[in-house]
Parts: sequence; C-alpha cells; structure tokens
Amino acid sequence: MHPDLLPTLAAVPLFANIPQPELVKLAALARQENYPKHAEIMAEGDRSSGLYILLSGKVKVVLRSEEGKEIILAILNPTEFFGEMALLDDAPRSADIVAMASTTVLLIAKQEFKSWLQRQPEMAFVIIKTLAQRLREADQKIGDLALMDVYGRVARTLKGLAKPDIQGRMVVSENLSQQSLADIVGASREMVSRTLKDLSQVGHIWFDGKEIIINERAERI
Amino acid sequence: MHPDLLPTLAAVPLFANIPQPELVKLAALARQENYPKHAEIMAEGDRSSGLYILLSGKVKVVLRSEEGKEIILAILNPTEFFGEMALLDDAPRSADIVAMASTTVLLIAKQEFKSWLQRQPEMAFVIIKTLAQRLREADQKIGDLALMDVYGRVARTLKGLAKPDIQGRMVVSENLSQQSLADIVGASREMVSRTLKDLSQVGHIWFDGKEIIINERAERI
DNA sequence: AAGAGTCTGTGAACTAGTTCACAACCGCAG
DNA sequence: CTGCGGTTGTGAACTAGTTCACAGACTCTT
Repeated sequence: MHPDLLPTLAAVPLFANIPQPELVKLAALARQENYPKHAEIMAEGDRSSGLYILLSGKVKVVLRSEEGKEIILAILNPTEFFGEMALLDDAPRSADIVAMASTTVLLIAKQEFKSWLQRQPEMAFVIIKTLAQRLREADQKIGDLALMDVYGRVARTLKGLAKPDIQGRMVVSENLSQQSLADIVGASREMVSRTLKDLSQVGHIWFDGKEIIINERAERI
Repeated sequence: MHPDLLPTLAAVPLFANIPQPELVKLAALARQENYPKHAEIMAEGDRSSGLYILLSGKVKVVLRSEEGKEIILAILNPTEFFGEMALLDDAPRSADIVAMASTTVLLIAKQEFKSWLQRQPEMAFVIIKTLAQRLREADQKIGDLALMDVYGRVARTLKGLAKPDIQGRMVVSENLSQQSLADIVGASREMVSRTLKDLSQVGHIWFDGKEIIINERAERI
C-alpha cells in the first residue's frame, strides 16, 4: 500500500463521514492500478469489475461511433469515482473510460463495495447526490446539443471548465486541445477553431499562453 | 383520500419492500393533485416542493430555449416519480414538467420524504438504481445527438418507445404526434415527417391507423 | 539542432438539416 | 353535415456546420 494513501482517501467525498479505522480496512482491501496516458481503463460492454476511485491523473468518459467520431460525456478528476452504474444495476458498461494523463485508480471489488454500502448508509446518500448532479449535467448537455448552436455550446463549456486563479480571473488551464473541446461540445475541430477566434475577437475570451481567460463581464458569453 | 390509492401505491417500485401499514401512513400524509392536459406541473427555476409520484396520466420532462424550441428529456408514466433531484441537492429545478394528458400525482412533502429515506434504506437503493438508469439513458441520448443523424435517432427512438402488443408485434401506440417525436429526437417536425416516410418505404416500419409497427427483423433499423 | 509528430488556422466545396410556405387531411364540437 | 384547430406531406430556398486539403506553428525526443 502506498504510504500516503490514507490522507488521500480521507479527502474523497464518497468516504466523508466514514471513521478512520474503517478507511484503513478499506485501503487494505482495495487495489491500486496505474494507467498510462491514452489507456482504456474500461471499455464499453465490459461487465463491471468494481468501483474506481481516481487517485491521480485525469480520465474522460467517452462514447464512440463506428466511424470513429467521439463525444466526451465527462472529464473526471482526482477524488471522483466511476464504475458505480454498471455495479448497481448489473447492466454492461455503456461508455469507455480513457486516461487523459498518467493516472492511478483505487479499485474496490464489487462485493466489497456492496457490503460497504449496506453498512454505511451515509455513502448511499453521497452516491445519490452525485448521481443526481451528474444527471442534471447530462440533461443540460442534451439541452445544449438540441437547442444551442456551436458558438453557444463552446461558450458555455468554457465557462463550465473555468476556475478562478490567484488573481481571481476565470481561467481554463486544463491544457485542452481544440480536438478535445470539439469532442466535448459535439462539433468538428475546425468549427471550434473558428468559434474560439470569434469569441476572442468579440472580447469574450483571450489567450495567455496555453490558458484561456474568460471575460465574466460579458453576461452572455 | 381516493379509495383505490393503496393498491396503486403498492405497485410503485419506489415503495417496494415497504410494509403495508407504513404505506397507509404515507397515503394519509401525501396530497393528491390533478392537472389538465398541457398544464405545467413544475417550472424551471422552481425550488423543490416535494417528491411527485405519477398516479395516472402522462408527463413530459422538457427543456425550452428562448426561441420556443423544446427538447423532451423524458416521458414518464404512472408509478414513476419525479422531483427527486431538486429535493436531494437543493438546487433549483433544471427542467419543466408538463402534463401530456389529464394526470393526477401524489405529492410527498420534502421533509416527509427525507425522513422516510432515513428510515427505509431500501428506498435509497431504489432511488440509486433509478438515477443510474436515467443517467445511462441521458448519456445515450447525448451520444445519439452528437454521433447519429436524424434518421438514426428517429429509428432508435421508435425502437425505444415500442412495446410488444398481443400479437407480439412491436408497436408504438403512444398516440405520438410528429412534433413530439421531433422534440424527442431533437430535429424539426418536417425532417421527422420525411424520415418516417423513408423508414416505411424501406420496410423498417409501417402504419396501422395511428400506430407505428416496427419491423424487428431489420437488425439495423 | 533537426526531424517527427501533433496541433492550429483558414479557404472552399459540400451536405444535412432548417425554415418557410402552402395544400391536404383528420377528427371532433356544435 | 359543416366548419375549425391541430396535424401531416412536400417542394424550394437557405444556412449552419462538416469535410477536405494544406500550410504554418509548436513541442517533444534523441
């Protein structure tokens, strides 16, 4: 077991309210796995292997068409979990999980997790909240795809990805390629390129090296 | 209280495993409400009022753009519930609920529901499963919108709506207008009209009065 | 520092889907 | 039966977005 696993576990929202000694037991039972960039952590159609907790790195949840087009459903960061859905309803996975950087995950076996869920009803609530949150975001994305044009989707996505930096500016730092952004908004890479140009010409965004700064004063970016 | 409420309640999946006497208490606490066709049961931005259980009728969950375009996120039928999301995370509603026919709902107050959830952990599991199911469907819809053309989306949607009838044929009976179908797949009414024509010309579907029969033998409808 | 691979910008042709406009149709209230 | 609101079919013009093609910029690696 990795030495600093325990403090990391304590920071996972899913394990909030779980007493320290219990976490130690969990850490002993769980397995750590490492994946290089671009590795497929789970593939569509897989039967569930367990609950994954992202310890470091970054993963994307994607769907792919036969022609190779892909859409990113979500990007997950450390302390977030995935794999719970297939776990809970025993249906095969419906999306792929791909490492966007070198990442390590903690894998909790299905049975292990289920018995935990029974003993720690608090965890069930965290899961409910997370699922509700994700469903809300998914519904919004459906709305965006059906009701907005590419310009609007790109603008909204940037806003969603931005986090305040030290100077209080809203910054998208992710080091996100135009292709990834295109896969998030469901548009072609070229279209995203043109849209970013437009947005920066109107003054809604500007570039600082690899980062994108967002002008919050524009109400309708 | 409506006389045959109790048997109806017993059929609600959310209340599976809840002992009869408890259900009686619940029925006493809950309120019934009626809505005519087209009525807005909940509007976007509302604060949560409680958990709604659909007793009879049919509702749609929709998002609307400023220009009046709308996309149907889901259609709910009796025994299904809604309103749980705003309830659980206290965020304002993100979609509208509109009656598609004359409908009656059972409204359980927020506090009521929450204390139930505490006392009946079984209910939490049902909710988790339902949310997981809905999230799965939402993700699929995102994939459809981003990766398929209108033809594919209409075909898939029809398949999803179809239910086997007495003769074992897969039938969409819902009495669904082309406009509604268009709002489900995220396309224009005209496009749906043309697509249905195509699908029936190729022999993937055909019409029997108001019903649409789906040819299952076509693997790739 | 050179070369390979990846990412970005942009013009031009193309196409899926929208929008508009209108005729025909259906079902039902009076 | 008659008329009227909602639904459907279809042509034609238009447009947002895709696809293709290619040039330039950037960034690793060795």
